[in-house]
Amino acid sequence: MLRSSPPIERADAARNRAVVLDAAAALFRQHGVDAVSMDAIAAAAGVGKGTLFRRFGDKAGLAAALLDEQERTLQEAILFGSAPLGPGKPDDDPTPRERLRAFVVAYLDYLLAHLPLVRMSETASPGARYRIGAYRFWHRHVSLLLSGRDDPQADAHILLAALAAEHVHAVAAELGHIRVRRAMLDLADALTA
Amino acid sequence: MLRSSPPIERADAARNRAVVLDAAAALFRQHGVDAVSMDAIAAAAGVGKGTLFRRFGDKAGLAAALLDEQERTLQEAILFGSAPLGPGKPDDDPTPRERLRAFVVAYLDYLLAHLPLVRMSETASPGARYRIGAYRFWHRHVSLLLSGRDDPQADAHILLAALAAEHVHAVAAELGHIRVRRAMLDLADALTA
DNA sequence: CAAGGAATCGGACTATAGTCCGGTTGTGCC
DNA sequence: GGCACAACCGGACTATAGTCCGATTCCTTG
Repeated sequence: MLRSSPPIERADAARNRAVVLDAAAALFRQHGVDAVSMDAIAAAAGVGKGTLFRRFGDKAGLAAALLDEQERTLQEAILFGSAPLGPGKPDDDPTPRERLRAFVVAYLDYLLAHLPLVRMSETASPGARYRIGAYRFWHRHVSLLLSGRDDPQADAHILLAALAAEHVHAVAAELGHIRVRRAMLDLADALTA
Repeated sequence: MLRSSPPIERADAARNRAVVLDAAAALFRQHGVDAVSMDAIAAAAGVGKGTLFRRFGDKAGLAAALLDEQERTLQEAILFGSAPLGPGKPDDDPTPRERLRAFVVAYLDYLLAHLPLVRMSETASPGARYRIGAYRFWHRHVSLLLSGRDDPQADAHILLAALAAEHVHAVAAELGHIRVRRAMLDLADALTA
């Protein structure tokens, strides 16, 4: 198979990336995300620390890389999937309120299923959450659904603030995720009144 | 002046606390909160690191101690001050909506005036924000104002999520604090509909 | 005022995130 | 197939948060 002139990634780099991600996933499963150091991951993967940080930037980047696949799945369901999460077909397009409610439920499912990892990707370095591309995606989507309001962008930020991993982690521990979900759905309704 | 039998704090401890807080405030003003290490503060104050961490727990605790006075001022204005921020007198008691709007404005003023310090106190260690007593105070106050809703506690957490230093920092940088304030007031109205 | 005990002090120590750069390895071109 | 160069590798290095415990200082009691 022919390759175009600038091959995206060298063979050894690709191999190492896979090895590192596997090792990190195994260690995280076994000991918990917070208890695993970058040194431990490098050692388990059989690579140097420099390799780790060059490929993934920092611990948040490593967590984001591990989440990448699941995140894309959700994003594609939003862009191209069936209603109410996706846009639906011409003859049964869901209302913004229905889509926003579906987004809240789907995002909370995703978040709660991978809470330690998402939390790490958002809090490892200050401001990490707002820099990564995923946040931009969620914000754009919610903004579009809120286009009937005075300031859809500001309102979207507010809704996403309540979906921050740190926040959901703390509040769900106190109230349980059922009350968190119900309150978020109330908010979605209030914003699409 | 006579002292009661267990004197709250030893003389040297009190002296050191004051010296440390002064040194920290000066260094923060001069170099910015993020650029000052705990070692530097200890050296400037002329005390050892152990003293710093024993008295203040961690960097978040030190930031919280520096904010303490301003925080208490705001809390007292809420509890005992005049309407609409405070409860007001029997003949002119403000509505919950008016009080919530006043709280949002007052809290944003406080937050924006001390953003780096509050941000440090909330993000230095994961979950720090939800452990400190101040959060409990704000949450209790907002919960009471939202007592007309299905789940005032959950709703109060949502409103406070949008007032997290990290979030306001990122969003205000993008949209400006005027739009942040307006959107927060809209939310306060929506929750007291 | 002296002594005993408890709270405090402080700096050496550990753990961990993230940086740097000389050496190595893979890739495209001749 | 070999060569030149860029990309990559890895471990030693730095910086910083936070811990620990022997030495010191303060307060109380007789």
